[in-house]
Amino acid sequence: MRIGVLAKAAGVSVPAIRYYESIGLLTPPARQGGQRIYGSDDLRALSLVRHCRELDFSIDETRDILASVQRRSPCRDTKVLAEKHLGSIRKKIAELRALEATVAALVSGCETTCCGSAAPDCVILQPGCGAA
Amino acid sequence: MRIGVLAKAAGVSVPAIRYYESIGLLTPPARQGGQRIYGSDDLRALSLVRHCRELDFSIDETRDILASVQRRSPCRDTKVLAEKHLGSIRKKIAELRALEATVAALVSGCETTCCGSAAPDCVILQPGCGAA
DNA sequence: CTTGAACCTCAAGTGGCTTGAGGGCGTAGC
DNA sequence: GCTACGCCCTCAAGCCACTTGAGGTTCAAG
Repeated sequence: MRIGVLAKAAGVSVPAIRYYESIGLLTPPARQGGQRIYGSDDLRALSLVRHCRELDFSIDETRDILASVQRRSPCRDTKVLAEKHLGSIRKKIAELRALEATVAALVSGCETTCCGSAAPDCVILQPGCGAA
Repeated sequence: MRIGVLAKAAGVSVPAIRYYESIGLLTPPARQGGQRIYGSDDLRALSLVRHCRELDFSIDETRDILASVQRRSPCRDTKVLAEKHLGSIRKKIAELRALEATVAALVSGCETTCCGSAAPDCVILQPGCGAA
């Protein structure tokens, strides 16, 4: 199949496929008249890449996962990566929740303090209120 | 004061200050012998920039906030921006929580299904399990 | 034979800086 | 006066994971 067909089948953009090839994530396929021709193995690999990217693994992690699959020892390696990844997702959630609380407090502070009254400066802009 | 002093006072790196100037976020200060010399207004502006960045406003939003402050109508404009920002923070939290649930399910599925038994393929790698 | 879609490569843009190379300014000690 | 050192300067490239655009080629249909 040609690159457009592969792209639709895997749910990935055509430039993204060429990008993955350029960084060595996907192996370059055969060519016919200069055009890339892919097989079902390529579709499987690309689908796995898409799956990993949807789970928000980085390109490097995705590369490791592909390598594990090719070594036929995917499970243990992948679970370690997934657990580590889960940790960083949870860390980011915690950070964003702290940020959410800060900004929400500033907005409600603005409503009760400066927007509602004749206060001089908006609390949202006070330095030190919400240092992350 | 020179750039290094300003940087320490505001808690921002020296290259970041030069970057902010280069993109027109901060106005270029006077020079002495080619070196930038800042005053207390510059410190206030830069501190506000840092505050906005810590609240995770984008550079463009920060630019708008600075402009509002200079128009002396900061409060209403800023509250609107902050509310919008709060919405996007909450949206991102929701996305990350969905992702967390997906990855957590895959990890525990791996533990009970493939790592614990002699299953052929790791569930983490099954396409379609965790499409975002 | 021509049209048009799909393909090709290469370069630049996104955001928000950081890092590095290669050189200038200012002050203190000798 | 000279040197050493720290701070300053500009400009360019790097990070991530692509997207977008320009300009040209190949392929299938009419």
